Amino acid sequence: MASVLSRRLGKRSLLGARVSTPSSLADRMLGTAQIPTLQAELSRVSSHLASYEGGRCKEQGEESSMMPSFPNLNRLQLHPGQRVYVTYNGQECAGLVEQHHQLNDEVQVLLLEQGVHACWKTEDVRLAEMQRSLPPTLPMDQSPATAMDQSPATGSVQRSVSRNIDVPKRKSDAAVEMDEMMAAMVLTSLSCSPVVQSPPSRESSMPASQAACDSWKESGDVSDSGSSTTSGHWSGGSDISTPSPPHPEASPKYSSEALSSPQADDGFETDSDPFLLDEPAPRKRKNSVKVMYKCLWPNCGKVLRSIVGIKRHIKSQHLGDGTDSDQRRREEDFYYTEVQVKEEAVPESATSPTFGSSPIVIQQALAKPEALALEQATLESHLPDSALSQSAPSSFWHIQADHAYQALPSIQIPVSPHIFTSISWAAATSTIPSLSPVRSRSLSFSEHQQPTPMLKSHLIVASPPRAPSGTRKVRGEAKKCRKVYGIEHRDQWCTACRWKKACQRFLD
DNA sequence: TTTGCCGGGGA
DNA sequence: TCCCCGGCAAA
Repeated sequence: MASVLSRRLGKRSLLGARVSTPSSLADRMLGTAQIPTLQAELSRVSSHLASYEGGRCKEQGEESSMMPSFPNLNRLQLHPGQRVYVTYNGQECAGLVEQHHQLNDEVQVLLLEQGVHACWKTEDVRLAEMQRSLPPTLPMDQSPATAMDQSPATGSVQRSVSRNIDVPKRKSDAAVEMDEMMAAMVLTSLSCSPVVQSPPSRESSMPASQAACDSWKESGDVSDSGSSTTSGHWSGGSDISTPSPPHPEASPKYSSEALSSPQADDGFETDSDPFLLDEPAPRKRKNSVKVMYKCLWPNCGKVLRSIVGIKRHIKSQHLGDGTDSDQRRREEDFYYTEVQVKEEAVPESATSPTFGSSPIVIQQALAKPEALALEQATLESHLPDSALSQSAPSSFWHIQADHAYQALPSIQIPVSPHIFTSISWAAATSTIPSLSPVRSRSLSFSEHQQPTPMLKSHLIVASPPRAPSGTRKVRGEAKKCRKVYGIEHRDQWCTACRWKKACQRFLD
């Protein structure tokens, strides 16, 4: 029952995440908020959103069934020279219609102030005339809005406001909002502190990133992704358009490349976020993946190609070389993260003319609401995770030393620092009490100094691995010797497995 | 039913 | 200390 419930809740929240998206979008649409009683019917919303993801046409079709006026508004024919408003760089800008492609539902607009030509989705373009004329003349238009705002009086007010100020404002499910705010807050706080990272040289990052597809908590390096994403993108420019000031609430989405690129320094190459972006990310693109190293220092976000480079950068820019060099040297490891960059992804969008507000991109991003939920999840889990991985190597060796069972230091083990740490984190979250002493040892490595208070607290939560007695350790997801080698090759099992003890080769 | 492994016990 | 295994709990 509980699981069902949680599942349901999860679903719900997911839906919620979606809800906010289109509703905010809807806010910005021409006809604005034509979605009737959004909140009332989540299921309906979900279907609506599903179709939204699929494409606008569908959405309209569906909408039209319940709100006949919507398509009409949406299909307004814009004439060249017509004055419209669009969101550019997060700001409402006036522009002139250059061309209206009704086929792809796009409007080419010349921004007067910026002198920029760009394309917007029709929905994202507001007619100048309409803006003025709508409030008085379109009661129809207001009703849905009021439905959303739940207050007729404020509804109309906000309606007009939202029409003029195009900041994607989400008003929808309160819970969702809270979720997102939470996520945003966490992210922001994260972004203000150097997020820890595991030694980049560990190549486990690769498998980990792949594993991210399966489950974030299982992959060692997801942590990296998490941290990098969070710190990088959110701090770098969480807002769709404004590159610099992090404005967590402004946008739950990030068009990462776009954002961070303006902020990039010389060394900056790309900033698409590998792991997180990979999965839930709005834009998942070509696969040529490149490993970069991103500075996690607050408000830095510099990305370099080489470890050496990033270390040098951190040392020189943030830590300052000098005294305590030994300590520094170690410290610098904590201030960068390994980032897998999908090439092409960045240039493509970054160079796009619509880069600024890039409505299209946003839509795509929004169309993947899981990203939000996932983000939150990853966030929560990754923080400590990354913190863990940071000290993974040392703890790892502890383990080796500790292990009475571990007769053969198998080849896989050296790879495991990441896996180990991350996984143990997962274990920690789910079954803290059941951690074995060995594991607890690995978790308790709080020798790292700087992680955010937040990280620390997470760590603390995670680390009390006490109470090894009592509950059983939850079975891990990892393959065990038995599975890997089969019962017929029992001699190849790790000693612990042979002795029916907790497997030490495939830690989980 | 299978699998992972705790707890206990024998050598 | 090494090794084995009964038996429990999760999958």
